[in-house]
Amino acid sequence: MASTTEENYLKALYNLSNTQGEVNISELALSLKVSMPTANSMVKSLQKSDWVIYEKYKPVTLTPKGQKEAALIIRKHRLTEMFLVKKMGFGWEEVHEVAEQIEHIHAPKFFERMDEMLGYPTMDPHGSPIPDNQGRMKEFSYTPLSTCKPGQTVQLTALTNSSTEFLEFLNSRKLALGTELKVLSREVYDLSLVVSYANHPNETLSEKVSERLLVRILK
Amino acid sequence: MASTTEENYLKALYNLSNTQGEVNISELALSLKVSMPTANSMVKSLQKSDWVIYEKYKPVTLTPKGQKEAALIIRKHRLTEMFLVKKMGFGWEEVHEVAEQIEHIHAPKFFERMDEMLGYPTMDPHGSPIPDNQGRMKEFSYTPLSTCKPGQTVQLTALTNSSTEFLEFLNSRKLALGTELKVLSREVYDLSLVVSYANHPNETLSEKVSERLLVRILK
DNA sequence: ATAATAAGTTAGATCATTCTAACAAATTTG
DNA sequence: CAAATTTGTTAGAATGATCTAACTTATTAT
Ligand SMILES: [Mn+2]
Ligand SMILES: [Mn+2]
Ligand SMILES: [Mn+2]
Ligand SMILES: [Mn+2]
Repeated sequence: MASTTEENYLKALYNLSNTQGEVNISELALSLKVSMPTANSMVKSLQKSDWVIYEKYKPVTLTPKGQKEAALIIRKHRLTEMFLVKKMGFGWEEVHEVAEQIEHIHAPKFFERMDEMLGYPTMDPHGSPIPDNQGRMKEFSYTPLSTCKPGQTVQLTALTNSSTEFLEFLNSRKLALGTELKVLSREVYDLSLVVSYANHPNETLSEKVSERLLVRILK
Repeated sequence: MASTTEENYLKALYNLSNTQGEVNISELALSLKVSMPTANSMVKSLQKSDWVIYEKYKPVTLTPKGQKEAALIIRKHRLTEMFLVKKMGFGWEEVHEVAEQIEHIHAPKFFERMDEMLGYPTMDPHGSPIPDNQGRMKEFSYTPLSTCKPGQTVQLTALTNSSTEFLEFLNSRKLALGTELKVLSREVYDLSLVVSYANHPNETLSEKVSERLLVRILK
């Protein structure tokens, strides 16, 4: 059974995997805030347990076993976040750190009950998909708001960043998942967007913000 | 901040403390299923952080700081058990192992919300008191059923053992906290008790069982 | 009060996880 | 392409948590 540390490595590898499923040691080390030798030695030990494929000086790849394990931890993380928001009254900006801990609890029934109580959700509070209990994750192709054109109407469906600071910024502007926005104009100089929604007829969103907002185009 | 391992030692020390607040190394080692040298070295390190008072060849004593820390972990454990039973549909025989893990989660709000949602309970599902958020625990003096006399009517209020096997035994006999029992007779040979309650007009309980059942005497 | 037994300690080792310093390979750049 | 830079590896050490074997102190029984 993977230790908490190993589970965090598997999750990082899953999230960092590119289209070829490859992750460089330096990215891994950066993402987990450990030194490169630490990441390097951990990767070697993950290989011994068949979680990853690895050759010296080559990028790391999760094995199917490693992918499934990672997806199931992410499942626990996202179910937990949803449970905290929907059943325990947490704000979406308060759940990540707790979920980071609870994802390591070994208690299948605990997460099955969350899933049932939530009515088998497919998304977490930040719009990220929840893998099923076999570790299969639906891929969604949402559009970053930053690429939308003036005149389009879109619905906010997910985020590419879920840091507390960003979520608190969205709270302050009353932007939530499901909010319908109309793109009014784009500023050529800094690529900021002017949008309108609900009681906000005229909000300016910087490029940094708009590229982190994923939307579904309504018209 | 105490590690998970340290927290488990503090909890064990709290639960093993005798009237003088003393615990022998051998008891501690037995209770945590570690070797005596392991317990010995851990006690030395707990002392360095001021959780315990310890001198070579003397029993260990928790400091006030250590007592409070232990009680607050026990609080998290018992709130969790109550939450699992009352809010998530777990049986009282299924919660201990999960709580053993969740008690180590660092997230004050998570436990505060449990407490609120449960209406500030004072007992866990096995009748043990839940320490308050300052780490103060109410002491209760319940009577073991084994010391009750024929003719007495009592109410089951707590257990001195909460192992899954014992709880499943109680389930099989439909014995739950709150059940009112009448003591019919005591067998002198093996000290078993014959009792009646609800739809069970004639149940025999061994001494091993009756000494683990704590009751409040009704008349 | 010895001798036997139980309890407790020390020494030395292992395993997991992490680090820094030094070195080597691979990639990028002029 | 050769030099500079970045990326990755090895070596060696530290810390926390655990163990067994050997020894010491304390308690119990004769
Ligand atoms: Mn998260
Ligand atoms: Mn985590
Ligand atoms: Mn318990
Ligand atoms: Mn525990």
